[in-house]
Amino acid sequence: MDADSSGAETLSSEQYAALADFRFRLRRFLAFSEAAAGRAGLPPQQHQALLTLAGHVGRNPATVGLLAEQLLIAPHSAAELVARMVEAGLLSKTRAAEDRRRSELALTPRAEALLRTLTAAHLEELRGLAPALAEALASAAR
Amino acid sequence: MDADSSGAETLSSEQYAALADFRFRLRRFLAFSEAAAGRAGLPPQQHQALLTLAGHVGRNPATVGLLAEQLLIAPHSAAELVARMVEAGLLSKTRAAEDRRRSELALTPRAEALLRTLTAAHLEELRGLAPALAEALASAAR
DNA sequence: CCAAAATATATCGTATTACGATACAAATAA
DNA sequence: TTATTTGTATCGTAATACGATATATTTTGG
Repeated sequence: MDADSSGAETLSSEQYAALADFRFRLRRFLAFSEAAAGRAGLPPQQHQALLTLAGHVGRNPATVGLLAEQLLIAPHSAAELVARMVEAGLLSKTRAAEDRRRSELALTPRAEALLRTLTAAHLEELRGLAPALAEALASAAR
Repeated sequence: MDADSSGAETLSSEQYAALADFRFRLRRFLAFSEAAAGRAGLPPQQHQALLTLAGHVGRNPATVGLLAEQLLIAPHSAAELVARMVEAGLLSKTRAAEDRRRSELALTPRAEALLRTLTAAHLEELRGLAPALAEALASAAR
């Protein structure tokens, strides 16, 4: 059997360092994102919700359940998030005609404007970070 | 002046979709990570703290301040995190001889074992996710 | 060298937010 | 139709980083 079939894998300190570096860069990107959202007056998760809805491509309109699926949160957590966002004037919620359990979600004009600015800033930031981030990823996954 | 110097940038729905896709993949990796840490009995932030300390390469030992810097949290939040981890038997904390304000941190054997397993799982997962993640990144940053 | 400033860590109350447990309504299956 | 599944919603709770603040130690300016 292998030297390493015991579950006690041998890892070099370079491997720890590579993974730590990748996570650090990820953290910095996420921190940039949260700060940018914050400057726009949005909690990070609300920003992600807007991006998810705007980036949703299917023919059928977005719902609370879709948001839960994409944000990896429980449906009832998505319902709470949506409630906060409707309250804040970022989303409109309409009962779907053909299935009245569903709530169809749409960005308000204000949300669209906020997201446009935020997304532009994110794409620009990503263009700057992408090379190093990709390198760190490749290095860790090597 | 340009068509786009107003601050109201024009963004295609493909751009929103690309950024949303990148964030979704990031989210899934982070969810994997949190779940793996959870199975090992670690809150995600404690896992990141261990990885940061293990991945720290400098000659000088790691301190609370270093952890704050790398985790992008306030020093006093790092102090709280470290207190919880010492309490949980994951870290040892020693007053530095040459500067008695500093606390030098070290993983306990138990923490080292947990981190070894977690890191191996993460590196393997990353190897699987890296191609699609890199592609999504490139696509968004394009 | 000494007072003042800077650095490193620590404590406590608070706010945010996702979750568990639970509920109800609407649609679909048996 | 009754039972089950699906979609959304409510409420109390837990976890954790923060703000404000504090203490100890080291460094610096005069």
